[in-house]
Amino acid sequence: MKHNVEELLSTHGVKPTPQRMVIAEYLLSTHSHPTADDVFQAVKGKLPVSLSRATVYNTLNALVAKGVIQEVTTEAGRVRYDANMSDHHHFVDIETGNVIDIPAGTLNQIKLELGDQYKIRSFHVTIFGEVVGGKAKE
Amino acid sequence: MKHNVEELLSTHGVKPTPQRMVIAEYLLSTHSHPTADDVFQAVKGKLPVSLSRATVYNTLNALVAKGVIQEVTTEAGRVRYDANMSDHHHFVDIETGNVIDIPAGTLNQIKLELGDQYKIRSFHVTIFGEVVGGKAKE
DNA sequence: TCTATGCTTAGACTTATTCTAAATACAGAA
DNA sequence: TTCTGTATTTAGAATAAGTCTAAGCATAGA
Repeated sequence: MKHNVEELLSTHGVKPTPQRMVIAEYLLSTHSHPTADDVFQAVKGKLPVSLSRATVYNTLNALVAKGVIQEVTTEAGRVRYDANMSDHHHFVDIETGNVIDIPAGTLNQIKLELGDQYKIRSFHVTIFGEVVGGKAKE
Repeated sequence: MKHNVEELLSTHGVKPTPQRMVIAEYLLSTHSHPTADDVFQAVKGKLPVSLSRATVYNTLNALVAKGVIQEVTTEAGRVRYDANMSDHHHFVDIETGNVIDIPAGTLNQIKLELGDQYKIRSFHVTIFGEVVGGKAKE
């Protein structure tokens, strides 16, 4: 399906400029959990004008702040971005480093109980392992 | 209890130099999940000689590689260190940023089943929320 | 004591990200 | 349509975290 990126941005309070559109389009088109530089490289040729890294960072930060995308951290110190905002967790292939989305419902049982002292707002499971046999779709 | 840091390092194949000892001692003494710079600041006065940041990074990397400590990521892009190597997860206080260890046994049910395609090596749960009432011991 | 190896140091370097100042785009008022 | 203010984008400078380098030390074993 084709995403209506312009509307997606507008409804989240982000003015849809050409730069923001191509960045958001790219993020929606991939499951590869790109870094900021990956985004810059993928997108820089797609505009009639030159694209500044500052714009990429500004846009990514704005999209995160408005809840259009989220940050994902799998390796220490590297920030990746994910336009999949459904309830899900991440599986990291320890051989390739690929990051695969795991729908929350797929994890049989996750019940977190910590007593009254802790009010849980959200949680995230990062799973490390290997993908066996036929390549898991990325 | 007093840790025998020298022995801890030796048994993990890390030669216990004075620099490595004070760094490991500091990590074992705190539950604050310090960053590399936190470690540098905390430790730099404790030696008769000056301490280089390079030594702090070298030491932290060596301790991680040898399994004496582990890296923890809670905020995107920040690496923290944790000398608690028991099976546990992390609770991030979204108001203060404090990171609290949660023993694995405390989380009632965590059963991850992903089918044959994924071989799970390990997993980690990061919980975000607020600590209510009496301060949780840090 | 000599020597080889490994450790530490200061500072240079790299990489990721943010900041700055100037130019541009554009919506709404006149 | 023109004016004007605000937001956006740009290039490059600045900052921050971490790594690399070359030289000097420390030390274990011959």
